[in-house]
Amino acid sequence: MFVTYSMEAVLTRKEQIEKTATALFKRKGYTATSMRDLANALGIEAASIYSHIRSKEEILQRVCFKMADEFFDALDAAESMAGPATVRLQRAIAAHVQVLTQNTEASAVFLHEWRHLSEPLHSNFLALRDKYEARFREIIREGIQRGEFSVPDEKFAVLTILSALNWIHTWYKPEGKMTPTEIAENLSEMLLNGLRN
Amino acid sequence: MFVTYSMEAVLTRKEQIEKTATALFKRKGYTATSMRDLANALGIEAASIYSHIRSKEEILQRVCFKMADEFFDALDAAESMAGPATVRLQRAIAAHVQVLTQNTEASAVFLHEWRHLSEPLHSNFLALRDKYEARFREIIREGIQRGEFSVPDEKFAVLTILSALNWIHTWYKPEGKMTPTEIAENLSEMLLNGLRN
DNA sequence: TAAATTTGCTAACGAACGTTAGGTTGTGTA
DNA sequence: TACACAACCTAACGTTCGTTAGCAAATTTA
Repeated sequence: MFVTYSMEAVLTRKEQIEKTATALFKRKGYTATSMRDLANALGIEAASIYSHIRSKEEILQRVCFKMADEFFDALDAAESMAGPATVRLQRAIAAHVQVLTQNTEASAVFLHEWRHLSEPLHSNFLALRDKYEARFREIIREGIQRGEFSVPDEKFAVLTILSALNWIHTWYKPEGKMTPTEIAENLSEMLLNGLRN
Repeated sequence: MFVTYSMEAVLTRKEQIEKTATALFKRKGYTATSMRDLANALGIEAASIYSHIRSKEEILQRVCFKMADEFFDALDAAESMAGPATVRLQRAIAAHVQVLTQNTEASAVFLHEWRHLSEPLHSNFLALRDKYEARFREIIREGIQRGEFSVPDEKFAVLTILSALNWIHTWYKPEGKMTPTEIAENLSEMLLNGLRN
């Protein structure tokens, strides 16, 4: 059914639609992207999209929850090895950065467009996000207990760390001078040891 | 014309509209907020709003550029005194946090909704933002030259610092346990000296 | 008291929106 | 060769959108 001789991954039509939609959602936002915009980017009519998806929100839902899965999977892998909190935090940061840089468009949707999900998806999503942040809080808490870290409030620390990381998708380009690994290392260095010489 | 016995600032009708709109823009986004939503929040009809403003975009424009002014004014005041880069960065961070916490709703609009401005406002806004970031880059550059800071890339450092700060508007509440000053101090401490004990 | 201004209303406009119904075409499978 | 199905079409639906026109009432100013 699918025959290709290029190196590119073979996408089903539905995946193509999702990918194109994700790019538009990042550039213009979910609400400001019309189905006619999406159709135009795909080179077809708006009505034709409904042969492949049920609704506009279905696209948003799939992108948001797929990315949530990716962040959790990466974090699971990062936390699979034991070690001091400092190292675990470095690994968690590196995992987060890897997912962010691997797909900046889906990341942007994941970070900013989820709020247009209707209930109960909206609540489900927020619950997942909180679970994810809790994993980071747990690392920070352990680091404080073991005397590795010195922060006034672990929730505050986690929000600051994640917000420092979550800006990457706005400027990262694969052809840039820093690789995702280098970005993660620099961020870990800044967040753990600070700017100070 | 305006007589009031309360402590609240007296707002013109236009300012009331802007304030209400700003709250909605933060909660639902500019595009997802209709003029009828705004009218409903004000207790009037949508058409009545046009006695006070020219268009929906005028509101967005005013909020975005007013906040830009506030950020620049605060940074001007913070940089009016000389000193080592470390201290100047601390002051600049404190100024930025003050503006963010003083008006979290307008800050959210400033940070996220500006992209819905049409040309040439869109370009003007981006130019202002870049000018603002350049002021921070200058501080970092000096800090590196004087040996106060040790970072691989000043642009990278500034983006990381600002993105760490710009998340505040999502969780800050005036009745919370940290004052804006304490938040600024904790953030300066984290960014300058890191998490490490 | 008269004039000007502010603030709001109802009714309606044309455009854009997400989506559905029903039909056509081409392609891989039985 | 017949059939199923994926992919896309045209046409249209009911709704919502930002905005305008024209008017009425209240309030402030002269």
